[in-house]
Amino acid sequence: MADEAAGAVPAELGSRFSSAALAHDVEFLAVKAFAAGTRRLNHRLRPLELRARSYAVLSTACEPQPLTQRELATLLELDPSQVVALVDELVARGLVVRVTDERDRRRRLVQASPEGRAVHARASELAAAAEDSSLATLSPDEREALRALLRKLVFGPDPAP
Amino acid sequence: MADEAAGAVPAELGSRFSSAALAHDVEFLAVKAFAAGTRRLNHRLRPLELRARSYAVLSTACEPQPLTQRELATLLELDPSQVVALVDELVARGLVVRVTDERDRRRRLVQASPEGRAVHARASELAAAAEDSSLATLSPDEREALRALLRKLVFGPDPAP
DNA sequence: GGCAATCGTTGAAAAAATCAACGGATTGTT
DNA sequence: AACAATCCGTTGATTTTTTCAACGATTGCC
Repeated sequence: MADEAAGAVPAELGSRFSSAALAHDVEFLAVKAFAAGTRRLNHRLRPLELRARSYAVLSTACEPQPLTQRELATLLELDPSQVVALVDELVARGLVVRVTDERDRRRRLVQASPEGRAVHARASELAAAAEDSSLATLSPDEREALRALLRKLVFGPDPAP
Repeated sequence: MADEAAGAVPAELGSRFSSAALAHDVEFLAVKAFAAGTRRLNHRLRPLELRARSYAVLSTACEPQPLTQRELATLLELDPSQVVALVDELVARGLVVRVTDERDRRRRLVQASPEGRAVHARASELAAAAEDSSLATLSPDEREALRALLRKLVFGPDPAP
C-alpha cells in the first residue's frame, strides 16, 4: 500500500513550490487535494463495483426523502443526461428503482432497494475509511472545521445554529 | 450575470438535503463546491483563451524557479501525457518555452516568455476575482482558515511556523 | 560497459462532459 | 377549454478528459 501516503506532495517538491503564487490559490489547492481523494475513494469502492458518483447517488437513494433526478443533477454538479446513465446502471444492478412522483408525474424519484441499502451500508464504511486516510494530516478539530467551512460554502450560512 | 450566485444549492433543496449523510461527506462537499468553482474560473479566463489548467501551468512557469513537466504532472494531479498537450498549446501560442535542464537532460523546464508573463498578469487578476466570488459566503477569516487547512492537506504541516 | 530506472512523448482506447433536440407532463393565460 | 410556455427525463452526437501501454533518450549504479 504505497500510494496511501498522506502528504500529497513529495516533500522536496513541496518545500520548493509551497511559496509559489499558485500554492496559495484555494481553487488549485482544493482541486488537487480532492482529485487525489476521489481517486482513492474510487479505488476503495472498486470491490463493490461502485465509483464515487454511483456511491453518491446510492447514498441519497437511501435517505428517507429521496431526490428527483433533476435534484441529483444540481447536487452532483452534473448534466441531467449523466444522471440518466448513472441511475440506469444502478437500476440494472437492482440497487435502485425509479418511482414517478405522483405529485408531479414529470419527476422520477430515485429510491434504494433492499439490496441497494445493503450495498450502501458496506460502501459507506469504505467511504469513511477513505475520508479518514485522505484527511490523515488533519487533527479531529481541523477536520470538523474543514467540514463546516465546506458546508457553508455549499449550503450557505446555517439558518439555525 | 445570473449564474454568479454565491450559494451553490437552491435554498429549498439545501434545507431538505443538508441533513443527509452525504451532506456531511467532506469529499462530496469539496468536489461539489470546487467543480462549480472551476467552471466559474474557466468562464472568467475565457477572454484570454486560458482554462484553469493552462492558467496553472502558466502560473508556475512565471515562478523564479520553474518546474519540470514531471513535477507539473504530480502537482496538477495529471498524467504526464496530459502535461505534454497542455505545454504544447502554450508553446504554440508563444506564452511558454521548454528548456532542457542541463543538470539532467531528460528533464524539460517550463518557463514563461515575456508575453506569457503579460498574459499571466491579467489572468491572475481574473482568477482572484473568480476566487472571490466562489468564496463569497465566507468571511475573510474563514477564507484564510480554509486556505490554511487546504495547504496543510496538500503540503503537510508547516515545518516553520 | 551494461542494466535498470526516469523523463518526455506518442498513440490508442475508455470514460466523462457538453450540447441540441424531443415527447410527456405541468402550469399559467386567455 | 384550449393554448402557449415551461419543466422533466431521455436520447444521441460531439468534443474533452482520463487512462494505459509502449518507445527513444538520458541518467545513475555496479
